[in-house]
Amino acid sequence: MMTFFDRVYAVVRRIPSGRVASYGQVAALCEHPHAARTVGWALNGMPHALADPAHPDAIPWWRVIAKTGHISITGRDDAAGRQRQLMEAEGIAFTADGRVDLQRFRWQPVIADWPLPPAHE
DNA sequence: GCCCTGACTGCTA
DNA sequence: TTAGCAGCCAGGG
Repeated sequence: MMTFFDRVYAVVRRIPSGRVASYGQVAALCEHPHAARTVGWALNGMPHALADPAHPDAIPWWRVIAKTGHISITGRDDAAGRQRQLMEAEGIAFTADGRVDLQRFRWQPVIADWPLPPAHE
């Protein structure tokens, strides 16, 4: 059964390095435009191993930010700081007020070759 | 099966 | 322009 979470992970995995997507964008690609919060929750609950950038099948959760361009992690430790580091390492620049310029770095998926699995199953 | 939570959004004041 | 607030959806208790 392909759960909503699985779909979220599938979408996030397609975000290329050096690009970012908003929670709402990911939700929309999962065919649930209003489930942005659920996307955040899905990322929060993903398998620990897949959250590690060093993992071969890691889910690039750090490429997902709020629509306004700011990092909205509320997790314990300095998750937000790590997210910023990971993004900067990929060449994503931050503005003076600590936000990402979505005009420049927003991921624009090519729907034509969108291999997202079907909604049901 | 109901109620609560959450890494969001868009609208209103 | 900034701050609040209600709506949104899926999973866990």
